[in-house]
Amino acid sequence: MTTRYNPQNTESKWQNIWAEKESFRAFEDKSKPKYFVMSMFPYPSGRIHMGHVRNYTLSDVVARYKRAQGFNVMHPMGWDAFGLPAENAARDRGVHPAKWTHDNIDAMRRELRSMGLAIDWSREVTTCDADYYKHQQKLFLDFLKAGLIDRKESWVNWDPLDNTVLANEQVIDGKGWRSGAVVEKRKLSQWFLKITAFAEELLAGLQTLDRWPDKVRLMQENWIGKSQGAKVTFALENGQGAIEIFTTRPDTLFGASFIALSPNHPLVAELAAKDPKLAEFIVACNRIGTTEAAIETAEKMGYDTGLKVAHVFEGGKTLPVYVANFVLMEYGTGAIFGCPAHDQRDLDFARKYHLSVTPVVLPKGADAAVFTVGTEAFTEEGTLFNSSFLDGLDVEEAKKKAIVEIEKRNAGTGTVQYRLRDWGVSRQRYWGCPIPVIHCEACGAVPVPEKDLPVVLPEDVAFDTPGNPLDHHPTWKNVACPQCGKAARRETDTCDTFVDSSWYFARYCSATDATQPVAREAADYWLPVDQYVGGVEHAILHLLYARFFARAMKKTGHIGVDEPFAGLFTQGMVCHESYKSAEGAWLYPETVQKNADGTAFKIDDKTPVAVLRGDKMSKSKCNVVDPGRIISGYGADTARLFMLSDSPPERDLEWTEAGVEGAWRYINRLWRMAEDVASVTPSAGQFNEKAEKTRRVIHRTIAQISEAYERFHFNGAVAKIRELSNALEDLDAANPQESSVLREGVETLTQLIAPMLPHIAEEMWQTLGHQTMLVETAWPKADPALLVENTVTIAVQVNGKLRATITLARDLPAKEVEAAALSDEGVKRALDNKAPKKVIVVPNRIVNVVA
RNA sequence: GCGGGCAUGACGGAACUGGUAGACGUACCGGACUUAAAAUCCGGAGCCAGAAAUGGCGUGCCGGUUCAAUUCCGGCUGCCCGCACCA
Repeated sequence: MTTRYNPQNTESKWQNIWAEKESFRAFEDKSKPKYFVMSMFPYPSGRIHMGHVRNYTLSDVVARYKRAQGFNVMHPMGWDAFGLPAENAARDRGVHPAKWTHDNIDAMRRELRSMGLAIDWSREVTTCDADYYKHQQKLFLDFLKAGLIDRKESWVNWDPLDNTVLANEQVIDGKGWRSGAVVEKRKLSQWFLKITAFAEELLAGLQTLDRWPDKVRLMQENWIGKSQGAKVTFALENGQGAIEIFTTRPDTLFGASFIALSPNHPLVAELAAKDPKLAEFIVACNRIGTTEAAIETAEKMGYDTGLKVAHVFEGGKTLPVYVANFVLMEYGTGAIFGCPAHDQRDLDFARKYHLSVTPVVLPKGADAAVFTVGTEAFTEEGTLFNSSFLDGLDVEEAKKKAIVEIEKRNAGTGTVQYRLRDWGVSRQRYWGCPIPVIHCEACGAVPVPEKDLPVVLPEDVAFDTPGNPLDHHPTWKNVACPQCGKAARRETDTCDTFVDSSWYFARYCSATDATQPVAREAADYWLPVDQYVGGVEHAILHLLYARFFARAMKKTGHIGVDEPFAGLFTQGMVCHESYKSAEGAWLYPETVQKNADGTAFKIDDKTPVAVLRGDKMSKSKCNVVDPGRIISGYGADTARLFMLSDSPPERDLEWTEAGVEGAWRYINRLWRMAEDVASVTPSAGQFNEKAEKTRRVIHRTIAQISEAYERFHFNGAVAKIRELSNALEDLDAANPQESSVLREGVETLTQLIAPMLPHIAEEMWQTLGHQTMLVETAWPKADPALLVENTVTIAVQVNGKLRATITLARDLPAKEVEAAALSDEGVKRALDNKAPKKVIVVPNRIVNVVA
């Protein structure tokens, strides 16, 4: 009678129907509350991986659930399609980047469609297409006009392998985030997006993001790195100018024993011109890499310039001026004053160069007469001493007073400093969005007139010579200056690909508008994104850039919101155990078979295999499972169910074959239930006790599942769903007192699983005799009357230890509950005839007898 | 070094604002069906003792608050993540 569930046929059937009916097409409809949910769009590598499956399953559950709840949902998808791999493919295999990328997109789109995602494909964006980057160029021009873009010469991170500049955020442990090559320092002219102009706003805005993980907000806060301090100017003793330093500890000025300049400080360059030894020292400093290891081991190196400055507070006192390798030009003013007694790094430096160490902050309870600093600087709270007018103040008071005194002497000012630096976006690559600027000898950097947009990438490029193919192109860069008409040269740098992904969320709102980046009315309707789902690895880079873009786009009138993403969810990674052969080679899971005891062997030659604990799926360890294989074997619903059931979505998930099998078994169980119940004719009338109880379970489950979906507790939702299945299977379809509850239960179950398992739910719904599609059906409502139990099970403890459970009517007076508890045999035994000293009754929950 | 997080059966994990620890699943054990296997169905199980009733112990370790602690506080240990010469 029952037929075997065929996921391949069923899934493609419903995917086709949804596509034909454009079920997930979103329109602006002001009569309904909107809900904009999106996942981080993928780089089109050509194949989806399990991380994608997890990410898109999560946003899809939200999209489908919100839709059923009556929201007007937009759930779009796109492609982060610019980037170096396409150029590498062009170089290695002779395919043009555009072709390579579009072929990959086509393949990945097919795979994503097989997942059954409720996506509005009419809003698909592809960042490498001119119909996308044209608008990005417009944004660039608008930002330029608004003063949000700068061109400046600066020290940059140079990736020698990818031959390009990297942003600070893209340097991980001193290496390129993509190539892994050790990054060098170079001085180049670059375009910068002035993200620092919004430093304070980006920091303050974090407070409003109450639906973001605290962890991500904290990471951004630290990255922006606000410090309160002072800029202080020390006059050079020779009368030839002054040195401005930044400090967060103006309270310790009386403990100053030296000034240290960055090797890249302008004054140092000046001095080096006349001092070959200093020039040599600078070269030595810049040679040391920026890797963790290099910094860790690099010794504090200083070079005494022989210059002296006058102390701002103490007349007659002078401080020597050093050049020190640990002072960064990029932070503050590139110059510091050293107070060795209260800063470990300054202390190390002072000891090495035999400079004075004067403590000015006295630890609580220490004796001023004998307190000295040895090898460890004192960096904690205390009371100021040896500090003239600051004596007796605590650190906070002294900071304030010192700033007042500095300002009074016109020697500086209180100031706020951010660690955040402007975002260098110039990349010396071909496969990126061309920067719409023309360099003219006479007019300088001239923006490309809007009528000439887009600046399109030339197609005939060669990738065989290292460096920037646009630079090598014979004609593309030669244009007339838009201002004076003389021969000029196009900007040959392209944008960092993080620019592309910084505004795609807004483009989705009016994805096909050819005239402007964003149609304001559409943006005002859809933005901000209500729920964004993606990996934590973008906690700083992408998410900070997008927040900057939102502000810049607001300032230039493109959108009306500051914060792009009202809600953020960061999912965990997908892991798998890895296998190593006796020879030490990594093995793919499908070539390995496991024994019952956890050991494993190679399927082909039966040799033993070492099983290593789960780690992030990666091709290099071969511990990957191809989603395509799982979907074509078990169906997308099985893959989705397993993704959701075993671990909370924010945590890492261990992919196991056994887990998938379990999910598959449950899919089949659901199918059998639907088929069995479809033939049951429900009879109206009396419910027996079991049926009555099950009805309560059904309605309680509706409430629980709804809450679980709201809170991203998808693993909990799966557990509750399975509990409901277990309860329903206890009912007897042949018993007229139970059959209609059974039917109600299976129908409700079908609706509840739909956001997670859309294909089988739709098929079950049809099998149960419904004419309309489940995707068009409203979310079930729990009957409040059935959510309240009339009896409760109360735990009875004696001295905090559970001794009995008693079942009583709900909301019984405390006296009666107490009496019932004390008359229980188990409680009596535990009391051992002793009189209770005190009885605590928590209504409908617990009784604790203190003996 | 600085900042943050986590620690629960064999395993993944559950437990709302302190109130019956171990839901749900995986693996395992026993049984039914089958010529047999798979699938399916029924049952078992935190650990220790006991035939059982039952008792003791138990949420990384030590201590505290409380009638009551996986949950709150203090101190350790271990693992994970972010930042890192940021003045």
